Amino acid sequence: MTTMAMVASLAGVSISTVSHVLNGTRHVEPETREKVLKAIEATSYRQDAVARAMRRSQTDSVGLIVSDAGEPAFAEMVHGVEHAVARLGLTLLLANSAEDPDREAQAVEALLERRVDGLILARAAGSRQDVVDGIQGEGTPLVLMDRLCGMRVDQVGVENRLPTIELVKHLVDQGHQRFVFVAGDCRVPTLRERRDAFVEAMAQLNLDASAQTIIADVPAFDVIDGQLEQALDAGPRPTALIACSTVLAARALKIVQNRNLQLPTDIAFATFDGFAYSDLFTPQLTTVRQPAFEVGVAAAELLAHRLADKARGSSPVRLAPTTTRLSPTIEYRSSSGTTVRMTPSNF
Amino acid sequence: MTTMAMVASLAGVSISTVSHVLNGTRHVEPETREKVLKAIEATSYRQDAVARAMRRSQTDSVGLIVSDAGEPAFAEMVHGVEHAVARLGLTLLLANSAEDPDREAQAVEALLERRVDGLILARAAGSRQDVVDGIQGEGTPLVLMDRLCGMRVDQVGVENRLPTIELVKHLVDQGHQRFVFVAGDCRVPTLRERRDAFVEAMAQLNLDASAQTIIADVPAFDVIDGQLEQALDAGPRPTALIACSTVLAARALKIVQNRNLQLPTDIAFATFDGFAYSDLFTPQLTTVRQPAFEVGVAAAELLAHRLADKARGSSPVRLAPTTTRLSPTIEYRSSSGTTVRMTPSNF
DNA sequence: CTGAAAGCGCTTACAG
DNA sequence: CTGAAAGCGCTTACAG
Repeated sequence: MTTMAMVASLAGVSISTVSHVLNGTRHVEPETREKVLKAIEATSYRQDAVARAMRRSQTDSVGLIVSDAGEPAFAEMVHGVEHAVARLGLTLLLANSAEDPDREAQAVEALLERRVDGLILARAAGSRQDVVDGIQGEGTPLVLMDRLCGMRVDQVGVENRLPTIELVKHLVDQGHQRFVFVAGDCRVPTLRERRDAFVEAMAQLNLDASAQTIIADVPAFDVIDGQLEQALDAGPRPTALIACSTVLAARALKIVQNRNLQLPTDIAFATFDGFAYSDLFTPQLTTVRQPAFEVGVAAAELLAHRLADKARGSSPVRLAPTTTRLSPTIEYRSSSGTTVRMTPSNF
Repeated sequence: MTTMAMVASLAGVSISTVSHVLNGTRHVEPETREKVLKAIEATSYRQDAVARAMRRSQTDSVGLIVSDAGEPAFAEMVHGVEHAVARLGLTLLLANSAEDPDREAQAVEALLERRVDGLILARAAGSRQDVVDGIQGEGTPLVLMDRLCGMRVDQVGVENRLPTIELVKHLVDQGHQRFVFVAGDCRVPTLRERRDAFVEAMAQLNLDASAQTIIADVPAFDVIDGQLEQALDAGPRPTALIACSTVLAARALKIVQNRNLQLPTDIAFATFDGFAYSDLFTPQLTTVRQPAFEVGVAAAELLAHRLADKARGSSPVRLAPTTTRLSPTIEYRSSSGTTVRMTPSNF
């Protein structure tokens, strides 16, 4: 491996000069710069970003920890972060906590050891409060992604309250009064927000709360399945089902299929997040579509913004943390009623 | 930020000793190690991986460049690589070439500057030959993933020939003689291999090659669409359609739908790679399912193996490059005929 | 059993 | 306009 010293000696200049032509950081006579460039070419020199990072105490890299790399929505967010980060000339270090707080803590630790300039974090379901404090205490800029919280942190996610209420109204307009609302693990903020919005919608619309089945705060999928099956089999059957994530929708659809219930005649159906290429398949599912790629892009850009502020070091006052929520689009399709309309709403 | 020097002075020992207790690299008296540990705790010291990497000329990181982060199959592979790499105690640097050879070259350059210990590369469609040579010339261990080639390199991908032939036989068994085979951009090795296998199958089965429509070597999706529409509308219509990737399948299905053709009665349908949660939807699609996650895991493990060999530095002879092909599973479903069977085959 | 010191490959004041 | 030198935070022979 060739070093700057080798380039310098070949070009007959000092290593300061080589460094300066490489980084364009001070004027160098065209003639000498030419010699340096030639020497770089001849030795096929490549700058050592590790040594550079060490000297500058800046790695030009950001860490991203997602809670569930298997979920298509998170894959899209990773894609968005990668896209934005590359455009900004930064490198992305990727880790996956697999919804495990311990692995999350380890990943944070590993990335901080690697001295990433900043961190984007989609927190695991049982994520410990103190990981956020720890990162901030370190002075490393942090952006929370998708899994938001009430703390004073920069965060980027989606709007959940308004779309949920709109979705419920849509179903009530179709005459539905009895819902099963499958929220799953409400330690996940996104799911909790959707559940809360559902409860709020019930109140707003003067619907009988006791007639609703809300499956929430349940950790294991098979328990959720059981509760859903029971809700569908017992008493007066609910006429509308809302699933709060892609996985939940998939499991719910399977259960519905097993019972030979037709959508939307036997039961109306809507889901959050939804499936890829969903317009190709029957039944067409009404979906609250999350702009996942854009969430990733926005998270990366917000982080980059903080990094720039920090590097400039101008403002003595800490900037106030920002919470950004992007708006989902509700794709109305046949699974939630006979009227098929398709209006992106603005929240 | 606290450094080893600060820990050392607080503990009243040398920095060598601190380093050695941290890395367990030589015996330290229990009593002194206790003091060191206490000092580390008190200062909440965190090792600086950048400085460590620089000194050791080893970063304990690997770079991954995928050609199309939007494709679900690649998202799965990324997931697999991340999983394996984390288990091995390495960090993953992720980049996306977006099927653009220039961006691919830039990404390689950026990762080599960062001194990754090794590189996993799913090459872009028009990938230049010399990127592989360049990396190998550098002495950086390299594993090609999914997009394989004929060079002497370590590579991990999927078996394409045998499954393709088996799929075609299955369709011929159902009585099909006229195919449209949508291969797309055959600069992509995976697609080219599937196309070649189709041609081979035609010969093996003594089918009239001139009765087949092969859409291949076409760069733009709209041109592919046009050729497919023409094939479906003109002359005696093909009775079976095979799409070589998820995107191609999605576009083909749309065209089929637009013409109100029913699967499998009007035309039989099968696809490679396929859709997530595909068992939930009608029509159920016969799919040659790629073990994408496992491909990622295998690529990472092969790379780790090479890194270990290199670190040991034992063998004076270079180990011969390995090509691993994992076997897809063919999911036979109703879209390719009335007989629904579901047999994972072994190739 | 432990410490002093060289050195990894850069950047960046400091001099001239 | 350019160079000599300090130093970023570690690891690792080398001594004792």
